[in-house]
Amino acid sequence: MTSRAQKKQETRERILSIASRKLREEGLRGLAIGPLMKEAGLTHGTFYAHFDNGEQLAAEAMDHAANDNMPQWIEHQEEDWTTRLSRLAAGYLDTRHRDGKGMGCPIGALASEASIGPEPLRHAFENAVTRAVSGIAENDDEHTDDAIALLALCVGAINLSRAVDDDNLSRQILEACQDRATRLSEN
Amino acid sequence: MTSRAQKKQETRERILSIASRKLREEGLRGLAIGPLMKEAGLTHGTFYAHFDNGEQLAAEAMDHAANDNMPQWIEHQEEDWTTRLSRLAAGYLDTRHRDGKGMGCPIGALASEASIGPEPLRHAFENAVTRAVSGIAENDDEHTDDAIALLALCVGAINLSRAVDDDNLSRQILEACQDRATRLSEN
DNA sequence: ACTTTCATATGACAGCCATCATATGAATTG
DNA sequence: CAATTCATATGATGGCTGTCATATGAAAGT
Repeated sequence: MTSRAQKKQETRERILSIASRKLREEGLRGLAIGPLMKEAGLTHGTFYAHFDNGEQLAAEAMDHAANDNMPQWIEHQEEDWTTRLSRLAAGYLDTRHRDGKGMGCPIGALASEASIGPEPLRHAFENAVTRAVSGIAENDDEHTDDAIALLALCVGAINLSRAVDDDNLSRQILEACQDRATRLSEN
Repeated sequence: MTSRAQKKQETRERILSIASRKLREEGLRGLAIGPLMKEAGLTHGTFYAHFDNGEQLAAEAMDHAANDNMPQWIEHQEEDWTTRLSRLAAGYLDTRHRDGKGMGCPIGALASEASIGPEPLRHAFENAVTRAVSGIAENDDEHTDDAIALLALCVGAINLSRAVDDDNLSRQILEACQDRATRLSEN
């Protein structure tokens, strides 16, 4: 690999890294090419040396965010199923995650924008959802529906907690949903 | 009331009605003033005879959507609490609601956009959330946290089901979450 | 050293958007 | 019927955006 090709690869990676943060922080509006490239220290026209267009960027930024963020949640641990549900909810429904949107879960960040976004983004989003579900359930069919419900509860809760200005209400949302995560599984 | 004032009032109402549908169908992007006014049969400049600016429109459209949509969910019925949870989830997590976004719940429609939207919209959204919670719980403090969790579960699930192209997965999401709604309440 | 390649820069274009100053013409008022 | 009000229309301004054609200059290859 020549150093020029390496440099281009690194630049592309830098763009994607910034894009994946902006996508999570500001939604699809955050992927405007001018400001994005400026933040990467490049001029806007250069964008098209790295990506076909803005839609492709959105899809790749979604993938990048999912790869960056998901492993931390779904790591395997020795624990029974309800403990796992509870542990996952506690990590996700936390004020650090609520406030660190740019480094957080992209499924939560794009919950309502995904379905109205361009097709490549929708595809990447669906991919992330299926990976999250099977990661939570650890590919156990008996746990799949519980995993789906946990994901839905967490995604709904983190968004409500972010949208609300009243900090007491915001914390109450996180805590109420965290408490109820274990109940999703029938004992 | 003169007929001119009446006509203006009606026009304003017509704009708001269209805006509240577009907001739910297309998110904040759907509130672009040109296309909106065209759909109302008016020219774009006329907008400013009715609203101060686009941000005010967003907030009023959110209110309009909430007033239009919420009463149907939270109506009082003779039923015990778990039955109520189950009934509400069944109505919300339905393919008709999934596919009828423009007439659906604005909290779901704007879940991830609300927190990055302009302040007046955020305020209207928070208002809708608190009204929804107390409407579900029927102002019973003992039920408030369950109501919050139900709302979060429903909002998360409807968004996941809308974002996913695979119809089987989409239905599985709705059904899994509907099944688990009653479990949110401790028995 | 000389040529070629190519990562990035420059600058232009067209489209869309929010906002506003001003115009028009019909309904209301006296 | 004349004067005025005002709901809506027109048209302009300026900013932001995506995309692309072209330029530049340094590294790579010979």
